[in-house]
Amino acid sequence: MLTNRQLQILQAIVDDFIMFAQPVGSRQISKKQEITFSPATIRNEMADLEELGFLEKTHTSSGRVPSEKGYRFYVDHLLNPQGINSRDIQQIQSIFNDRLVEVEHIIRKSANILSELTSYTSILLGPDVHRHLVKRFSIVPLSSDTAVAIIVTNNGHVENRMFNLPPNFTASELEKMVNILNDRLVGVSLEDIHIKLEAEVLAVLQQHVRSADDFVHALVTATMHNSESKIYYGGKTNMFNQPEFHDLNKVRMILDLMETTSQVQSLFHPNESGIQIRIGSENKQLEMENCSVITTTYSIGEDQQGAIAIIGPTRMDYKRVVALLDVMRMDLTLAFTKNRSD
Amino acid sequence: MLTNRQLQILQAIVDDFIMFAQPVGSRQISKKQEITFSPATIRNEMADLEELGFLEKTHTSSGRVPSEKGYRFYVDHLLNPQGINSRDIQQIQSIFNDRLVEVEHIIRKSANILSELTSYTSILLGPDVHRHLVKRFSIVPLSSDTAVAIIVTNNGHVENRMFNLPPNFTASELEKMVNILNDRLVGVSLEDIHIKLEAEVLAVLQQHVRSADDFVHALVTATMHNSESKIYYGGKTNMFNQPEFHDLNKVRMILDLMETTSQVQSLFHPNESGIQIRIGSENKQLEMENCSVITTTYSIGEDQQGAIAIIGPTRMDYKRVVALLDVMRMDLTLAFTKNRSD
DNA sequence: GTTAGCACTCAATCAAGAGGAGTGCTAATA
DNA sequence: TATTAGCACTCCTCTTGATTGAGTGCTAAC
Repeated sequence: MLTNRQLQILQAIVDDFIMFAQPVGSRQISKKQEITFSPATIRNEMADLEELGFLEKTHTSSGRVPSEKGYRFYVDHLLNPQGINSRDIQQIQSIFNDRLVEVEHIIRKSANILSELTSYTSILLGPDVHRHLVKRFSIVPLSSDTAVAIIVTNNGHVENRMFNLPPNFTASELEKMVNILNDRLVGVSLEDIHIKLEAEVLAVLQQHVRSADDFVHALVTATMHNSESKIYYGGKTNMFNQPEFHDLNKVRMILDLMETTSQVQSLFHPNESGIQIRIGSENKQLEMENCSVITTTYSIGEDQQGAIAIIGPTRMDYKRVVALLDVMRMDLTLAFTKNRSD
Repeated sequence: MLTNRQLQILQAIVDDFIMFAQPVGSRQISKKQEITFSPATIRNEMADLEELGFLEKTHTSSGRVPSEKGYRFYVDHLLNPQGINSRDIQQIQSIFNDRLVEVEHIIRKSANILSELTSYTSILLGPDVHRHLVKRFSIVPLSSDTAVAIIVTNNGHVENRMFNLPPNFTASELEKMVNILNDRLVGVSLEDIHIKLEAEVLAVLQQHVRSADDFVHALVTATMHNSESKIYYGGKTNMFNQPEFHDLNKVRMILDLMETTSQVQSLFHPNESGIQIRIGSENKQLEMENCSVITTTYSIGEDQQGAIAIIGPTRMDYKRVVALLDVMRMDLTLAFTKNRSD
């Protein structure tokens, strides 16, 4: 168990390092207002804290730097939540100023503002389309041999896909098909659509229209392929500002990771609630060993969920980011649930 | 006018520098097979070429480097077109292997393969949605007070937008509205829709339904906002490989530029035909002073157009990129025009 | 007209030395 | 006994100067 003085010193060191990105020396700490003891005392305590694994040295005679364990302790025990100033709040509120209800628009704007306010990179996951339910199914013929299939979900999301019509397909055949599909698919979730299609609908369709399997196949691949939640980025190049990323290779690895949907998805932990913080190697991705990722989720309507992530160096301003994310998740949840009566 | 020998030497220098990214010395050149004269002779010629502005020195006793004027001369006069090898052709063909007709999918894949084959960054512009014509207009109510408006175009593109319904809006009112809109809007191009809406449709709608102006307004902003062609990227971080971009600031400026739609759009010159090459400061963007941009266009259907850009250092392998783009534009044009009978 | 030879320039690399920030330890102090 | 002043020591960083090597320009010979 750490003494009070050790806590104070650890906090001062982490705070200082977060601010200036330079190894922190005993003299530097002793000059702070809240610190009343001499550099020598501080050096003794620092040696102890290092032995306990909370601090590290970059070389024998350098100042101290927080270790991952140090950051972890800091966020777990020393992170007294802090309000954010009214200018920031105002800026967040500005997202909702124009009365547009368009989900996509709001999320995009949120991503930008979050990256601006934090000066880190933000990633927002849109609603999880998987679980939307089919509201209406329709087909619009474009020419004699092509048409567009359109699925509207209960949340107003629209999926569409072009496909080829069999030769000489008549308008009445088309109508029949649309009717069958609406009868069977309305109320089914997008993630279940392909099951339903293959298990039930295919057989029925085959009795009434030609080349039903081609069509069903096209529809199945369309809905299966396109079912991940959309990803929005803000401040992709913000990390260039951080001194720890003055190394081209690191930046490149992270930027490449962000181009890979599956990698980005795995940054999130949708099942945990509240705000999660992963520090350095606590992230599964090797590319992220110098980064911390702070994530949280927000609600869209009754049963949908989106997620937010902020990516920064391990020397991230945890206090501020956590506070901002907290405001953001609340505001987004509020905005997306009030005007909706599905 | 340059002598034959000067041409030969200029070409050798540019080729060598493109390959090795190092200032080229007279000895280096003299060792090439096609060069038969001594280093001293080459030095004399190089001094002349420098005086003419085709070459530059990085310092008094360094080898020579092509100037922008040198590159320009090279691409204009020394770029004997070169075939590309069959492995490359095969890889390009692989884009069209799966029989998917989905335009978006093909373009996305093309962007990736182009960046792989060139090891530069590729940008592809999708079809210009502006000029699509409305094929069908429909509205799907989601709840008592929200609905989705959907526009399908003659090319199978789908635009959609959520909007609020006035209280107690009846199904018959909705039907009437959809009918009016279909009567008036089918055949109108997306870029003209807002004119038509405000000039004609609004008045008619006002006679039949409540709060028509709200609705029309929502529709106008929706179609005006969303009307740029979609942009696809390949190999965004490829430039990290180039020694001239080992400078964080340069990379950052270019990456930032690529996040700004308007900036990206202005890289293209859709009115010129064939293949355009902009070298260094020939680009209007300040961020691009170390880059060359090679662009071309391809056709989608009868009247649609897409565009391709490759961004690399001024020391770009012009020969190869030009050859690849030529194949690409032809293949894309072919793929997008054969199976379509709009 | 071409080329060999030579003096010259300049970037890049390396070693040595000075300066400075910071530590750990010891002895003095409260 | 806990704290602190003092001092020797470590190691990074910056500067300086010397060395090396690639490459040039010029001149004189071929």
